Amino acid sequence: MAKTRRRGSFADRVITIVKRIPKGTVATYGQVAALAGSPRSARMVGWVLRHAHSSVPWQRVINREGRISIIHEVLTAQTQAALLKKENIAVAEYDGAFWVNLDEYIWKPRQTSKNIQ
DNA sequence: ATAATGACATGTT
DNA sequence: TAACATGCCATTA
Repeated sequence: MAKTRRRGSFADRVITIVKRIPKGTVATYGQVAALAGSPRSARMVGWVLRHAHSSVPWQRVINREGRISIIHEVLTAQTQAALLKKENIAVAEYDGAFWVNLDEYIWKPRQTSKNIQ
């Protein structure tokens, strides 16, 4: 079971980073991947979160379009949307999917005055 | 060992 | 909040 987890691996770093995402903000898979040291490994972030322990605030991680990309029978996108709303994050439904305004809620790990991008 | 798949990102068209 | 191709890397068949 837990054999996929290796100490000090990319997966463990992802977990650590996701736990650092402040309540009321969201982060993208690519952002987490970059902080974990592999900017192009966003897919691994998704894989790790799917298998992550329930104490990890996985609901704060969404894709770069601001859309909830979860496909899961129990933990649906609708479930995630409800969790985000509880954190005072606005979630809109459009075209059968749930969307978050990234410009508004994106997590900025560095609080410098520089503009990102 | 090879190929296909996946809770994605980025660049090109 | 376009559509498609390519990169990334662990898991599965």
